[in-house]
Amino acid sequence: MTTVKTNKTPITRSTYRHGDLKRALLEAGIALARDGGPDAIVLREVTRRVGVAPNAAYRYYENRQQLLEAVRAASLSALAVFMENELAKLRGEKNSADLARANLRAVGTGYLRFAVKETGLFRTAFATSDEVEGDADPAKAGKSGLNPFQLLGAALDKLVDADVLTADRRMSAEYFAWATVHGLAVLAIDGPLRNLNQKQFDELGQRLLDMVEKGL
Amino acid sequence: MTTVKTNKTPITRSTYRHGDLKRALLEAGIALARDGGPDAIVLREVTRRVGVAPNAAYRYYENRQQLLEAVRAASLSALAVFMENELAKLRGEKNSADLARANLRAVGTGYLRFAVKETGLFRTAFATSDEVEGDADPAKAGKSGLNPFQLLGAALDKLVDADVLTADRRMSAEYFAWATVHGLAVLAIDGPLRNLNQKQFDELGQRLLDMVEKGL
DNA sequence: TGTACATCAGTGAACGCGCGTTCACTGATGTAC
DNA sequence: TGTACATCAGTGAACGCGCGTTCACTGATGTAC
Repeated sequence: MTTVKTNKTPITRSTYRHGDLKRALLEAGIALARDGGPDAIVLREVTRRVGVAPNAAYRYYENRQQLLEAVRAASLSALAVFMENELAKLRGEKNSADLARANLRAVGTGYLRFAVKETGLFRTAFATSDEVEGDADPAKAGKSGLNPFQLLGAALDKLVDADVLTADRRMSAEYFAWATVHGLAVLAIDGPLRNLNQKQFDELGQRLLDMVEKGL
Repeated sequence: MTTVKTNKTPITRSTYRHGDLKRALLEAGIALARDGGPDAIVLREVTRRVGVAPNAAYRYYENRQQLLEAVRAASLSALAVFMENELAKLRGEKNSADLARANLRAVGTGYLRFAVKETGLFRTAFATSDEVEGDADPAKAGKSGLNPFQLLGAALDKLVDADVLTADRRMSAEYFAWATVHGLAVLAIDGPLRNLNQKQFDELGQRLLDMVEKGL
């Protein structure tokens, strides 16, 4: 969107070499995904936006799938950043139990915010079913170096440290918390909750997070 | 799948007229959706399976989209039936509060079962974002005449009648319960929970339903 | 400082694919007489 | 009971589309001498 002209008049280069085509292709892919989700990442459209021949992409990505994976990694990273931003807001000096709880809540809030504000990227991030749990790929991580799943894990670890969560419940807590928040996100995007306004959505989100806290 | 041959040798008719082409097209569409989700509903493949020219479908459906809607309605109906099946199992003579709780749990269990056993139809049911809340279309309903959302609503109404749920919490309870269960379903289908076995999944599902019960 | 040349980033043209959809049609069927 | 005929279910051929991908290439660039 940012540096991109219309379809009719693609970007014109003054130089024969592009300079940073790989990054430009990735960014065009991200822009497309942002607007239309994973299916909108169309090789020919990506190259069109960058102002390059369709087959030029093949010097940097083996095929469409590989570009899609790169965009997906970027989407996960963006999600991690949303979470980190919420975490960064926590600066009140609370006791460790409250802080740990606030941590988990921040992670969940970041997740929901991302789903609503970056719907296309959210859908892209969960388009393919790749293991992200133990994935150390920095392309999927935020500024902290942790990916979204790891950020959730870290928040839960803090709950255990603060004796809010027992160790034996810790195991399934990951999926437990995730499922709850993910469901709200998905229903809000294109399910029966799509007509909720921001305020209603936030309220419902916070109540759900309350429930998770108690449910753990 | 049932009455369908391979791609190479499509069904041959003895009669010129098919007899019940509209239904046959719908059923082929359902079979495709069952295996591959909404995107697998391809007009040409549907007609191929039925053994009819590609354009023959246009006598019964205006276009591909309309056939897809029909398959989606059938998917919702199938989901309703899964829920009803779980409800039908409830035959213990309990007090009204316990019964109401069991009702809600049955609806949730049916939802999860459907998502796991009929993944393609589940994805089709939620592919387009059509209001189903107040939809009286019988094609989307189960044997009871209620669609999935209405079955959930009825279960919640019973909780209110049995004084388990207060009237003011009733309003958002619908989305609350739905979001939770939907999240688990989606993550189990193609998210990080896709490797869970049936037993683990059931356990997690029941714990989530516990949480919903308490959370309400 | 100037020239020859190897490198390799991006090109141009073409491919086969399967799709949804439209057109004018054919010919089996059931009905009216 | 038999024939003429209107109906309309299904046909056959074709369309334009945009896609991902492959091929042999060109020509700007930076480097070695």
